[in-house]
Amino acid sequence: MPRRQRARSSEELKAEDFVDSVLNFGGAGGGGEGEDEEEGEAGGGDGQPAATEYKSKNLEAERRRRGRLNSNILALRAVVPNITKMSKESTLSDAIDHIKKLQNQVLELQQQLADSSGEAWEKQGSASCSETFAATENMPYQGQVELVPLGPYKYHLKIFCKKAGIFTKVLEALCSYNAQVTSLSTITFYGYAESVFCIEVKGEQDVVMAELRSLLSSIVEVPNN
Amino acid sequence: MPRRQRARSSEELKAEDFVDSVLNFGGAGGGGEGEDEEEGEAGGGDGQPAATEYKSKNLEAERRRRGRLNSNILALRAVVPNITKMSKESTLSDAIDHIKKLQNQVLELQQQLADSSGEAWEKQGSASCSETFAATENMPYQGQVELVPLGPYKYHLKIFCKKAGIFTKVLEALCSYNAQVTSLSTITFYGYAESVFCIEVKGEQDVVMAELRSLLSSIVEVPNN
DNA sequence: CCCGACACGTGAAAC
DNA sequence: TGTTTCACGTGTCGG
Repeated sequence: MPRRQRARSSEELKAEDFVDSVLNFGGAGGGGEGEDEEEGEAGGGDGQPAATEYKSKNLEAERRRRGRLNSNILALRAVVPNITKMSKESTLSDAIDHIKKLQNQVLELQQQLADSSGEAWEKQGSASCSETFAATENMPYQGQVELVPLGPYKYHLKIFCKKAGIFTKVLEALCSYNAQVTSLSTITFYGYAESVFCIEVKGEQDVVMAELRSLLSSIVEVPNN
Repeated sequence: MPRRQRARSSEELKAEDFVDSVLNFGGAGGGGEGEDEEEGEAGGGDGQPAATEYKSKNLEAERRRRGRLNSNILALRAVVPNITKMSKESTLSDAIDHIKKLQNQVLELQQQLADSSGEAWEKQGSASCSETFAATENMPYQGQVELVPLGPYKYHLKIFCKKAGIFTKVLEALCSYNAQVTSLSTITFYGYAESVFCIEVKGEQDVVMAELRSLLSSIVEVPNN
């Protein structure tokens, strides 16, 4: 339960003058001054003799300042999503944590965006090996296999055909070569299917490129339509 | 923000007793400056008649609390890059601004990333309806659902999450709405999964948008990690 | 001179 | 009962 306001249920009304001075701040206290404060100067007179209504000039200003600060803390609490405790300290702490998280998140997002925007895998491959089947036939797209070396034992494989049934066969072929699929992208659209694999295959690059490409070509080559 | 938020009923303040205790508070000058107080207490039996060491139960506790709060404000000022003024209030204000800016930046980056991941299909839709879960958490991507109306009963649906296990649930949800999937694109990458559907759902567009989005949100929202 | 900012101790309320 | 948190008024310092 948030601390709403001080409910003055007690019957002790000592500083009505304060209230009055606050209500009509500015010192033009024309209102009825309660003139309470009959506490009798516990200090024994050595203190301020006229301490009864010696209101400091900053009273209202300080009150405003406090209000601004509190309002700011409230606003800060508003923008922070996860508030552990309705407290000033926890609010500040959570705000700090949130700012740090947000900064890290921004950094990560920028990094990922750069990676995604770069799509550096195309430029990474030193050589590209692609092959198109039946490119001369009347059908616009019959089958397509693209194999791109990315690095040590890493390849990018793109399969494009008109039927998704070859997907299992492609997987089996990759399995027969002990290929590890680290990433997979599949797109189907009105009967066309395109799959892009990131695979890791141990073995000589030239041999793998030739054999795997041949095998996949034979798979995609089969008439599916 | 209104300066005075409420009309306090009354205030009581016993200034007489604490003012003297303030005057001769016992050393431990933490924040105070030079503050030489020659109250003559060196003579031992001072003339302070009223409770020279007026017992304050939580004097040190309050002091520590202030210290913690101040330290927190200091830390908050540390993480905020641009500080306009060396003041508590401005510190909080700048922190709020910074948080808002960071949140907007995160949102923008996520949007850019989504755009980068997707293609121009987003621009096809007349209206876009997207939603991000736990955008304020530290994990860069928690769950994302985007539903874009493409035409009569046609929508583009993008699901992004960290685990592919929700795929079946999404399919079931779509089936429960008699959605016809005309196109599907799925991408997995190191635990992240993104699926883009072209679906056809009969029904009022607004209702479908709201309900389906809510349902998919509830599916993607579940913690998978 | 005053005004803004801050720390201080304290009473009271909330936990 | 205890502790912690809060708002309050005031003194003081610096511009």
